[in-house]
Amino acid sequence: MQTKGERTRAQIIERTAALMNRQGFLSTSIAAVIETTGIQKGGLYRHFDSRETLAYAAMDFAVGQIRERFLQALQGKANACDQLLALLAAYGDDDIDVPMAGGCPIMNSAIEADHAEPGLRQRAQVAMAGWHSLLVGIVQSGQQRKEIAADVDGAAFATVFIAAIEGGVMLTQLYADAQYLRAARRHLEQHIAQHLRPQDATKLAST
Amino acid sequence: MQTKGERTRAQIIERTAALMNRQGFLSTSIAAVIETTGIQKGGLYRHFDSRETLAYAAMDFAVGQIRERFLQALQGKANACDQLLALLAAYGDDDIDVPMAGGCPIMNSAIEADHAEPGLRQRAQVAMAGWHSLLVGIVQSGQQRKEIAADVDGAAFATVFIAAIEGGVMLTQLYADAQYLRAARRHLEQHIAQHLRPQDATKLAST
Amino acid sequence: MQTKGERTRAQIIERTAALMNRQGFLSTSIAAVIETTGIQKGGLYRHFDSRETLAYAAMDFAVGQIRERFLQALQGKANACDQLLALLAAYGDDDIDVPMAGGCPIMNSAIEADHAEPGLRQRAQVAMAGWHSLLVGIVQSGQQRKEIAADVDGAAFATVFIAAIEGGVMLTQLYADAQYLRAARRHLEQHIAQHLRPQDATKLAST
Amino acid sequence: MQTKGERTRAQIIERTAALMNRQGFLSTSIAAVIETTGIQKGGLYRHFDSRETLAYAAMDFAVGQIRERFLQALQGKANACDQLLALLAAYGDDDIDVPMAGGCPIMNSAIEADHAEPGLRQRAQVAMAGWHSLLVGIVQSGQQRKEIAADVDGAAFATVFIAAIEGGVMLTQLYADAQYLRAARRHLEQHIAQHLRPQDATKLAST
DNA sequence: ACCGACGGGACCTCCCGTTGTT
DNA sequence: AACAACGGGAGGTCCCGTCGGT
Repeated sequence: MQTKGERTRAQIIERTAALMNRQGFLSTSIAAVIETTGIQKGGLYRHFDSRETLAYAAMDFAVGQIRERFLQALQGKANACDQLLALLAAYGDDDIDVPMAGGCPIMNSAIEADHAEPGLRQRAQVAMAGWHSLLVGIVQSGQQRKEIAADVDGAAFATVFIAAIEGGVMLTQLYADAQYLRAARRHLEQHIAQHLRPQDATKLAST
Repeated sequence: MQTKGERTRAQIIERTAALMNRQGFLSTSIAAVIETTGIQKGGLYRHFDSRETLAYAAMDFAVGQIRERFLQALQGKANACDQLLALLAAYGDDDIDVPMAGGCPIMNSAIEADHAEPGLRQRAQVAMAGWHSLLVGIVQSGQQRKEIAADVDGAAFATVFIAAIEGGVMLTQLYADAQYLRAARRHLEQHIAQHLRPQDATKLAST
Repeated sequence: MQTKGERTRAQIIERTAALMNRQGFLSTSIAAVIETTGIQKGGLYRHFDSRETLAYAAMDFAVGQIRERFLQALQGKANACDQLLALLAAYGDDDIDVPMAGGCPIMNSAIEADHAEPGLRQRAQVAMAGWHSLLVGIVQSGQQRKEIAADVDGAAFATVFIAAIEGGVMLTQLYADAQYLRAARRHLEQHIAQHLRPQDATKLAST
Repeated sequence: MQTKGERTRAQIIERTAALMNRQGFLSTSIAAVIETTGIQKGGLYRHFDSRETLAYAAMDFAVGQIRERFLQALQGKANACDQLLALLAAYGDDDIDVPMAGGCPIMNSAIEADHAEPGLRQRAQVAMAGWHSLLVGIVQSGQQRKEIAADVDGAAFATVFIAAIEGGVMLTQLYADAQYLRAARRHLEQHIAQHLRPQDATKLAST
């Protein structure tokens, strides 16, 4: 059972996360939060010690949202390559159907926190590391199951995967045009098909 | 001959560009500009009508710096693939030897301007379009000279190129570790070697 | 029942009206308002969106104060000439006993707003029109009741009435000497007695 | 012979006087003076020690302009009443044909200087005293020449004269409508005809 | 004699966080 | 638990006056 306060707190975080992912986690003003949540200052400060605290909670929530989406995408996929493709498919084809309005919260906070904001930056590092190690884990498990070629560098692939996706998200945000993210997805899909699957070699050998 | 004011203005822009690329083009305070440039408010407002004006000038300067670096990298390269590789090589192997401290100004401003900052956003769009069309032009010229396979989609390749590089820059900024950008570079280098050069087909055919 | 905020707001307006009527409605600084009201910036901007908004509220209050004084002076006066004389008497004989310190707020704002301040100027026009039409109404009602000669031009008389009073107020302010306003009052009193009352003609005729 | 500097100085004063009479002698910014005169700050401060000094010079010039106009109006008028009527006629019937754009500089500065600006206020007092004593002198000379009734209070009449005119100027400025000043003029003209000329009594007596 | 460049201060506005109130 | 009221401070802009150049 949830108390009234807890429900209010959850609502504040949810709405603020979307707001701050667009306007910046540390640069969004309290006035904007008030306007968005409909809750006055006194109420906000009852739930959060400071604006920074709220920003961190919102950041954590946003990251959790995306992780949730990724984990759901992985449901029922046994093969490593299928898992990777499922993660790519989690980014919809339309610019509306994206995990979170305002782009990737990890990239956003990474760039916002670039100038000496230790708290936010550390959270971005942790979140990004989680994503990276998720990918590395998929590749390594796939290699153990012979679904992925043994000579693939899991860490390097994870980096390329993230980099291309994040870059594509950024371009799609910049032009409000889904084609850029789509091109990055296609590229990764082809790369997975041609350079990760060990079958290619088998096929060639069998010929 | 340059007047004293023009020299001062150029210095302000140069130092402010580096500062704002780290702290944000629109979120950097005047106080920070004063501290960095050593010029007081009165002097600054003689050269720029507003902080926004200065921010745009700094943004333009930063973009120009990078373009300059790219154009220099292209000097003496006749082959399309060599040109693409030279652009990749323009990003140094060390995190110190980068085109601009604070990451790519276009990506930074793209993300910063995401929340309704039409001026900055438009500049980011224009700058990014310039980069994109530069890549498309290289690919198309290469295709005319048979240096690049005819079936390569120039626009899609340019998008992947930019996305991977920008994503790699972001990761390298986030962790202050050049390996991420390096991984993205290597990936693109291999992709160019394996999927852009038309020789691949020849080799297979000759086998 | 009045909330605390409403009481504070009323106090701010009351004290600021007197201050601004002396220092200018638009040229009075916020610092001066703070000093006079004892309320800090944060508190002021809770009640008023901007200094301009406060200035207009103060102007309206000052005008209302004077109208109040006029309406009280008219209480119990049935005859038109008595009403006009009562209005004149509302301006005390001493320079202390004046409707508002700093002179007439309508004239002050009229002159201050002369140089393209549409908001203040419009308020001055409206307030002055109210005063003018009050006088015209008194004259016309008096003419209907045969208390004032039918050939008197009400609008012209109202203009002269206001002009002489305002000029007298200005001179009294300039020299801090009540004699100037007194001279204007005497002049109007005599003019009313000699040129407005219809009895004059009757008396002469009856002689 | 005038040096170049003296000519520049005269031009600055002339243009600034008109500007300041509209925008305020002390509240007009140097930037506005620069824009109006076309002379840069360095040039201005070569001729005037401070903005205040320039303001005083402009004020003196404006007052001098008006006095000049009055003295010209008096040319050739021997009779006191004619002189008074000539002064009234100096205020044109159109709102364009006024002694100075922006209203009477004396009244303007009187109201602007109300809040503790000793320098400007004193100048307004002196200028106004000059005008007042001019009127008193005309009345007294007229009384000596039997052109004006001996029982007229010269000082009181001068006050009423000035008050009505200034009030009329203010109203005409406020509404940009010459009718108000015209009504004040008519009133004074009738007052002069009916209450200043001694012939009235003579005529009545002779009847 | 005039212009251009700069320092420093005043001003308005916004914003954060605390405290009293309901 | 939430709101209303307020203090204090920071940020951006304007503006005055001085000084070096020309």
